[in-house]
Amino acid sequence: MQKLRTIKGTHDILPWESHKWQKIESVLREVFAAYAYKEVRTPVFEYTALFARGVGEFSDIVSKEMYTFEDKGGESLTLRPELTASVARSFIQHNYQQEAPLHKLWYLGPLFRQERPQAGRQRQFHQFGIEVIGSPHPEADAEVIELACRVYRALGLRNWELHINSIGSIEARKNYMDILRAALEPHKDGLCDTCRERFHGNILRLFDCKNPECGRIMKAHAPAILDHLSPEDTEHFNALRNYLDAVGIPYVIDPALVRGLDYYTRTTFEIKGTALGAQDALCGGGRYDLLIRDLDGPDTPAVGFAAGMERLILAMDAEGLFEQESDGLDLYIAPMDSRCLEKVLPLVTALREKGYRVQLELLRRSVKAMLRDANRQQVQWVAVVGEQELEKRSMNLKNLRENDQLETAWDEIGAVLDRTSKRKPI
RNA sequence: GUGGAUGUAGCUCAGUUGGCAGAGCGCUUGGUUGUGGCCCAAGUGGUCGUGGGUUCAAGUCCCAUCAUUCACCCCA
Repeated sequence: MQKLRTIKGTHDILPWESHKWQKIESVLREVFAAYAYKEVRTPVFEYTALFARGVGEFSDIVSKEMYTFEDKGGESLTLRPELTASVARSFIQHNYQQEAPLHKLWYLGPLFRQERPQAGRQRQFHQFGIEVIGSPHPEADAEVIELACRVYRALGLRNWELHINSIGSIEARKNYMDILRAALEPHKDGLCDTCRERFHGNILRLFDCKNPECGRIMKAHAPAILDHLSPEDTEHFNALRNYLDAVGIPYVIDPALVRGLDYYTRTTFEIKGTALGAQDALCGGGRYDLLIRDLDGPDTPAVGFAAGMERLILAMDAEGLFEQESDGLDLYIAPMDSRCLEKVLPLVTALREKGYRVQLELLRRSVKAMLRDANRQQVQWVAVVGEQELEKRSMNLKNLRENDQLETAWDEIGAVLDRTSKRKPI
């Protein structure tokens, strides 16, 4: 270690940026509460096997992006690269299904993946998300999607669009992959190298390729997965669409939206930020009816989404949605010297106890400097405290926003501050 | 893991054919013996990412290295 600095791909949330996180978090809590979701918090590290089994051993995340290490007992542990597996583990471990037939959960926390950083992608990043565990019905999918959209609307974000698709049940998907392979076989030579490699593995990934030639071939010759679903899958998808239509959520049906982690079944969806760079997925999710069973839990259907905090902040910054928020300080006490400070200290403490936000000068600066500082901090009221004020047990409360001043007895101060304060007693 | 771009003051950036390190903003102080903003003035602040090399002389040219960043891969 030469210079002390953050690890590649990690960032400090600086004191003058943290308000952005707090604003988003408070809106999230309100939205989740309105939809009756409960928060779940799980540890940031888990046994490696959880992710290997839950996410899929051959997925990129597990095979090359995890922070895995051995503890002193020789156990292989991993910093969580995603949260759905952890929530599923918690569900199984604590037998949630014994408590109630349906659980609606939300989470927010840091995740870790060892990738090359770029715009909208860090090695430590944060996701919030929800999981509805227990319902196989399309109304659960609809609620999850509608809730995701609600979050972005509630935050005032405009430049995004919802993409939905269905990749069907396991059987329908296997069937479709054979059909796709057969349809593309004659055009195989025109595909790029990676696509030719994937041809015999997960052929669905060919939809993701950004090579223009591959895109042309897929568009011309690949049959749509929606045409090859089982009748039950189709019914589920149509019901979802009806629900979305009923609540006025516009969406794009995107047959190429086949990605995601190994555990998805039927519904997949994504919310794309239309003003972002290459990393434009604000939110991704879908149904995962098999995950909990695959982790040796009870056969339990589930649907959810995960959304990136950092990308959301990028998108909101691009739309100028973070106003310069003041700290809402009620009063700035500017003592003329240390003796005056000592004498007003009990008053300051008493006001803070009642919940007023009071800034007290700690640098022994000049009156002019203190006033300047108070102005910079957008404090509502400021009081210079010298010998006169101590003798009369009153102070001139100067309203920095209205530019007037009124003499106030010490025990009247609260009443004046109440005109503008948003205090809550502590 | 692959490819491109960029590293100069706290921030955003100038810096000419190689010739004494700059601006704006910010911050501090002063212009008022106890009163902010606007204005004016002064001040603070840089091992020029790091290590080698070429040269009388390197922020500038060469090599290496580290970091940041954008894109690929993949994903939130």
